[in-house]
Amino acid sequence: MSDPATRNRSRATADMVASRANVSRVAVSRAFNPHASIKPEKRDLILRVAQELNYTPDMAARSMVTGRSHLVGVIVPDVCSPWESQEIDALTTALQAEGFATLLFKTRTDLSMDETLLTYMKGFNPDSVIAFTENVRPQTLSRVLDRAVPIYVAYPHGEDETGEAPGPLFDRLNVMQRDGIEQAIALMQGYGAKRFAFLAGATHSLATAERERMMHNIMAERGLEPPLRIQGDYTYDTAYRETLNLFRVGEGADAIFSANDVGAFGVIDALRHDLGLRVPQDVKVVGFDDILQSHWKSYNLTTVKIDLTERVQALVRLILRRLKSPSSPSLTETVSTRLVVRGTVG
Amino acid sequence: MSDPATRNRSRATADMVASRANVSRVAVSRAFNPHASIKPEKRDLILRVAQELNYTPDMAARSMVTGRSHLVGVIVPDVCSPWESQEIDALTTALQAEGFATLLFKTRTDLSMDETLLTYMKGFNPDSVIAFTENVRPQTLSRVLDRAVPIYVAYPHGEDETGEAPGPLFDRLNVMQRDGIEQAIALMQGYGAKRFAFLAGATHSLATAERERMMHNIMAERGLEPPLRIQGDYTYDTAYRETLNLFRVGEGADAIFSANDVGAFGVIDALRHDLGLRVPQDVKVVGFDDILQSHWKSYNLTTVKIDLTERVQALVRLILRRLKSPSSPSLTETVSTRLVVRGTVG
DNA sequence: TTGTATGCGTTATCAC
DNA sequence: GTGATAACGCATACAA
Repeated sequence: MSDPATRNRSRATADMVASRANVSRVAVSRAFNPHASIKPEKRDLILRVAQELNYTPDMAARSMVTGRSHLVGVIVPDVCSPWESQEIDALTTALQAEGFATLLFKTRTDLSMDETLLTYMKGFNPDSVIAFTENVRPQTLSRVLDRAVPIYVAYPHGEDETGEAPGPLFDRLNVMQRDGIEQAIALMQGYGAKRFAFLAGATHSLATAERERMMHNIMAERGLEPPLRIQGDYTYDTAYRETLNLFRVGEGADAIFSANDVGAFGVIDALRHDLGLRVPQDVKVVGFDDILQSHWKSYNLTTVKIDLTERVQALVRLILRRLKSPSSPSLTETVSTRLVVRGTVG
Repeated sequence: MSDPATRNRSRATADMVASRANVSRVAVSRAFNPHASIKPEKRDLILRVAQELNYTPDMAARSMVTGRSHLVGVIVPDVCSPWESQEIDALTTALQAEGFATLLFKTRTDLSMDETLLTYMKGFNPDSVIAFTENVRPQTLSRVLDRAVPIYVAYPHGEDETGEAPGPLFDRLNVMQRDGIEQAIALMQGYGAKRFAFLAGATHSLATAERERMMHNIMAERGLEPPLRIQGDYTYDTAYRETLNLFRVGEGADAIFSANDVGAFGVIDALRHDLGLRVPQDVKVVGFDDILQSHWKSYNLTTVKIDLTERVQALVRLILRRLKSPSSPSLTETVSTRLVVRGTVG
């Protein structure tokens, strides 16, 4: 019977498999360890008996002796956000392929990294931790999670990979944003944009700060006036509202660069459905991320793409390398960005 | 130093805290267990020393003796899908508040539930499992995960809560879809729709099958012709392509009911941007789920809402109740649906 | 290749 | 209220 009330709630143990297969407890352990030396026929027998008994090695017990939990902690402020959900999806797939399970934690959406959360997380002994929350300092992460390897997704100021203030103390993934941003500005400029605006993301986000800084630099190099600034928070609703503001009480713009794609959608909808303006004829719009929704016909957004596959592979590479050699100096991976041209500039 | 190479990689243990605070190891354990009896001052001392040493109880060791891992497995076919990502987000938040961590697993996107995955998952000893993959039989789930409590999200055929074939053997969440679907059809009919079409979701999805069956019943009751059928897979691209098909080589329709919101977006974009038809004047469209994107101005979708908060609370209630009394008969929770009227019918 | 003995970090049991 | 001891399930060092 499989009724919850009568179901057998005791797990099969290695000992049970051992006695049923007439082998020692250790043999069972070896049968499940690919690197252990055991006679093939014996392993087959044990594996067969194990399957009969529905036995699986207990990861908790295993982790106590090996020191590896096969758990990777992932900290996100908001799973709903398309970009993050796509990254979680790809990451989970890649980690699963390497034998790791994803341990998901949510921080408060105001992005304030909670030390309580880190402490709580530490109890699960993750082999590694990936923090999407951009306002947590790597120092904070590694102070609490002493056994795990925090991986810090950084957005370096220039093209110099090691130019960050914290120095090369942490494993990190650098996202080179300059190329994509320069291409975006060049395209808008090439189509005659004169008055630029930047729709910023959440207040404390490092990514949006860096995108803004870089936009200023590039525009200065090209002899363009500094862009107007719209304070957003990466959400559609705020982007929509602030765009109305910009055109109703502000001076408007003829080119808007949003710190993320979802914000660009809000901008486009406000322009088209409320302000009666045409995109791209009256106002050009460029986003950032290239989420799955960006090719939807209602938006067909021109956007700066961060290659998700490349990015996730780099993250997994960092994790595996660090686990293989825990004492090697800090590792760095780099991913690039580039403009994907669709229909919102032209 | 916090350099990866020099960082202290050994965790503080209860013994270390004990000797530093001049108490026994057991006292440390009690200090971290709210229900244990220990002198308040002693607990405070231990907690202070623990914080100094950056000590956190090891969940793996704890789970070995208590039998509780404080892990809840969540199986999804696709984290990117807006509905699923919203549910994962809400679920993780709710579980975290109750002291559980979310263990995320992905099945292949063809929805075939892999027994290998379940076996792998079992190794982590989750206290409970929530399966979003709709084609996995609860029997399969509980056969492999003998210690966990699978929670099955069911879509009962009628309004009879216990009418499902497997009988009341599993904890389950019933989603009552009839109300919302009936309201949707009534609204479209009220605005003069004559030729209905149903855009189905993935082939083996129970949810879409049930939605379709119910739509047939309700339309028959109302003296309407059975709807045309479009085979989709819950994605935007397929919905877009199949809508073009329906109108170019097929006979078209003046009301389309999509099994999910994302599919409805594809329908709307195909109608407006490729077929030159107006929504809602020429074709009425209704979706299912009420995801965050449905209120975006480009779609402004009329849709059948499943209350996410209600649904997640029900799931967490099921988990907690089952954990509290493992031997009680199977539990059932019910959530309802209702139509949210926006701009795509009228 | 195989088996024996030991330890991982914690909580439950039972004395006091 | 407190402390000693025995488990939990597994992998490793070591001896055979």
